[in-house]
Amino acid sequence: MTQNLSIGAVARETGIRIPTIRYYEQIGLVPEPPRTQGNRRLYDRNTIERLNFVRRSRELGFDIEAIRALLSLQDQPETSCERADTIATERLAEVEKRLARLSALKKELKAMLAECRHGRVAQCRVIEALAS
Amino acid sequence: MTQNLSIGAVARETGIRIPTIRYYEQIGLVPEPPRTQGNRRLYDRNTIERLNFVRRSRELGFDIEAIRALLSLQDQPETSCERADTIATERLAEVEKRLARLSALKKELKAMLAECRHGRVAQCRVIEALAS
DNA sequence: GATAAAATCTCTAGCCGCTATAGGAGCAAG
DNA sequence: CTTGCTCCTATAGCGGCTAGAGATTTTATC
Repeated sequence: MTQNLSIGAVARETGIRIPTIRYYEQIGLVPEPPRTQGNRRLYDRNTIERLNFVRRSRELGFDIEAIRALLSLQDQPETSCERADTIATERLAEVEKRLARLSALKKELKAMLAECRHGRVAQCRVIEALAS
Repeated sequence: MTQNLSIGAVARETGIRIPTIRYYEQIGLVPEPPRTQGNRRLYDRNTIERLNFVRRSRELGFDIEAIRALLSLQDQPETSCERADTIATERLAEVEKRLARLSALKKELKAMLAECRHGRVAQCRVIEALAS
């Protein structure tokens, strides 16, 4: 179970950069691993899975505090998963908000660009739209 | 033309916070305004319009460097607007990329949540999806 | 004119989630 | 034994602000 991987091996396996792994340790997302005599970190499977959990959560855009909460839920498997549901639902709401905002932006940018006649700046609709 | 507004008045009119206005001055997006005898900034219409330009550009998600470029184009009305077009087109591409990413996220979050049976964490699909 | 309150000033530090750099030490292969 | 790779700590920087401290100036009220 304790495969004793170096931080570099963990980085390759999880897709998380070495300094980021150390950063996650520093902020307490993952535990401080034991060290070799030469002071190098030695990771076991548990920490790698934890790091993968963090990576996937980050990919879904959860912020560190949310991930901290999700991890602590994972550590208490007998509690209700209501809290996890709430966190994910909140994230979904954020994503939907940003989606709405971004598609409005897209529309505006497209409109701006569609009107550009590629002449001089003086008549440029892009600049004009921003200045208006 | 020189209406001599205080920074507070400018903030109210442009919707940009006072520290942000000073920040924009510091990074050279807007010129250093003249001061009163008591060292307070005095703004004219030109700077207000420039600030509005900045605000609208930020709302569309242009970063400061892009805005710097757009402003300098605006200052040279006789040049070609090709560069402005390019900047806006690049921004549009970014927006479309993020839109795609966000809708993928939305899908994943929804799928995760749809499977949640609201039981204990041990069986929670949300946690499981992140851990898998 | 005194004084209280509001607005503004400068300067510095903090936010998030990393990333980069410097300067060193450990370790495996030739 | 040396070369070159990995790893260590510590600190600073990114973008785009925001918050706070502590001083000064202006405005409003008496």
